[in-house]
Amino acid sequence: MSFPEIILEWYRLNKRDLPWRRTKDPYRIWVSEIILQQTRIELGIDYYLRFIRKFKNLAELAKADEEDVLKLWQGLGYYSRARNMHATAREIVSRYHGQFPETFDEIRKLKGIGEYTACAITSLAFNLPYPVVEGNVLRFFARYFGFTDPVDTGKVKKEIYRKALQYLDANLPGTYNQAIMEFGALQCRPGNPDCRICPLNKGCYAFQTGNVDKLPAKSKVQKQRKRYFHYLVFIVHNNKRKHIYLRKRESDDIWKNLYDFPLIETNGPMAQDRLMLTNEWKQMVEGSKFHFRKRSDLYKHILSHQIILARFYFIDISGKLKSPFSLIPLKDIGKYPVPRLIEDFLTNNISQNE
DNA sequence: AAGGCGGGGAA
DNA sequence: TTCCCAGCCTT
Repeated sequence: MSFPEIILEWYRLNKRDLPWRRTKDPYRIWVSEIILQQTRIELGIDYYLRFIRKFKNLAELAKADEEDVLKLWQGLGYYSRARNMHATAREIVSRYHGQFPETFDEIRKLKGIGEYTACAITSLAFNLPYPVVEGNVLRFFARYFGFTDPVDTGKVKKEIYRKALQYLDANLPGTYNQAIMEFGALQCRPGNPDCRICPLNKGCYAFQTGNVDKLPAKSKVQKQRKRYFHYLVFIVHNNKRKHIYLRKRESDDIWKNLYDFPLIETNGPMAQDRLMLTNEWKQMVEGSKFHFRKRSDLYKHILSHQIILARFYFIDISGKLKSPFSLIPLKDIGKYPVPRLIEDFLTNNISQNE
């Protein structure tokens, strides 16, 4: 049997029952592919089910507010995916009358859809012969065919794309693509794969040369940067209900278009007395009466490229803060999309029915 | 080509 | 701790 036949047979016996494998609806395929970018299947399943339950089709997504899309995305990370999906839904409504485009070139041009996702949608939804090349496929090809150069370069990715196209089963591109990704995820997994039971170990470069744990090679070493966040949690008591100030993060930074609190960021750790002497602090509370109540412990929030060291300052205030901040009833805070860090803080410190 | 963009789970 | 996940966009 040829290698694609072995993969297909392995897939028939070992595939998981995943919700997006039960549909040919390009909208649902698209949603699943975006959610799964840099995201584990097990984590993505619940988000996918909730997403298609709330936005049942492309038209519903297009007419939703971006904020509601982000709220559904909360906790999943890489929020540009949600922003781009929402924008793309509207683009498809206006440019394609709400009909999902069916050619590779049209799909590839859509915001948030790169080379991999365009291949995935065209093959899975429309059964067109485009090979998927993502993490699983790169790993499998690097090991099986012995691509020893780093796979996170354009050069090797192109070589593997060519190889993938060569072996693609043009009769069953959708099934074949699913199969090879599933094989990479389950059999040719990143750590400690069980090569003894692998149906392809005979022809596998890495297995035969004892390099399974060295492939695929990676070149990029991403380093983390430390950031120091001082969140000012202004509570307003002069109404019947407590209110709180939020800010929408609109700059090109982490968590774009999500909400957090008025923030002072410093280059290093800073004690409270020094913080209250900074210009940022003075401008923030200028013209209002405030009373510092307490300070939270240090929160260490780890992203793949940043380490956020955050502290929350509880401050009672009367009078108004200036415009970039919006005053909202504390009981409504759950409606706003917030980063995981803020979500964690809220569950620890704020009871929603105050 | 390189860097930014989240968060979680497994070893 | 380290790795890496059905990647994409901007510079």
